[in-house]
Amino acid sequence: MKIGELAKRSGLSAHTIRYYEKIGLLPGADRDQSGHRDYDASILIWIEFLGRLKTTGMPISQMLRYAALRKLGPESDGQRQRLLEEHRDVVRAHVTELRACLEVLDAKIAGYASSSEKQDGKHNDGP
Amino acid sequence: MKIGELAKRSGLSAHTIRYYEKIGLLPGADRDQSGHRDYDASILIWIEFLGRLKTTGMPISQMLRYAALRKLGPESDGQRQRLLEEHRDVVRAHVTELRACLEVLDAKIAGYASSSEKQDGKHNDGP
DNA sequence: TGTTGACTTAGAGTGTGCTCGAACACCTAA
DNA sequence: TTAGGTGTTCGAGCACACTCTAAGTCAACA
Repeated sequence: MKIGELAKRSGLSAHTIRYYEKIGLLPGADRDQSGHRDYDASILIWIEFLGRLKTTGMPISQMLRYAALRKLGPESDGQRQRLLEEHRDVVRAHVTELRACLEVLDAKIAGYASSSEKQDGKHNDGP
Repeated sequence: MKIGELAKRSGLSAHTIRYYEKIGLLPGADRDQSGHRDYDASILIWIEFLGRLKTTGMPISQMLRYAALRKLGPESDGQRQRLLEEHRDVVRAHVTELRACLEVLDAKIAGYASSSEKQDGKHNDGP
């Protein structure tokens, strides 16, 4: 698969795929006879996993650490496990924070809703 | 309260407070006789709310829209309500996404844990 | 055979959200 | 009265994660 198709299938742009390769997030791709990158479909699994890490707010620097450990093979399993566990804890904490924020938002929205419903001219002076 | 104390109490830096004022996220502060900003404690409530919006990933551009509506007074209640409702939906969707990612992370971590526990030399070749 | 379209590289540019520096003003305590 | 601490403005600089440009190569098709 060439970079254009991988772009389509992964949702990343070809530019981004080259950028990820340049910084080490994606392994250097095989090349065909004309020097074009030629990808194996298995790269999609890795890209999808990177997407999960990205969605959960992991910075590229940390993804790079994970990618580097992966290159070391099974010896680095323990370190990778720890890295993911730490990240999971961060994500869990973030979800908890978001839920608290959602409650604040709900309350705020309810305030707007009730003041419009009652049409009592009560000002909503808070934030 | 001067900017330094507000910085301490809000958790923002004085630089950031001036920046927020410059872009319109904070109202222009009153000044004391020597031209220094002099804040009322009520600003802390607004800053805290901005923090919630920020935590939930709202871009500054959208916070500015909300801040601008707020300046219009109660006439804009409906628009502010809609803005917050839309944002709430985005945040809810994001939480759902994060929970799906957490499941993937958990599965991955469990994979590492089981392969180290069994010491079966089984490689973890996935992402 | 020429043109189209996808690819290549290196490097510059962009958007977001701060963060810092320089140079100066002002109050307070020693 | 002088030193320190806190404040002021304006503008530059930075970190992150892309995103785009320019100039060129290559294979396939009309």
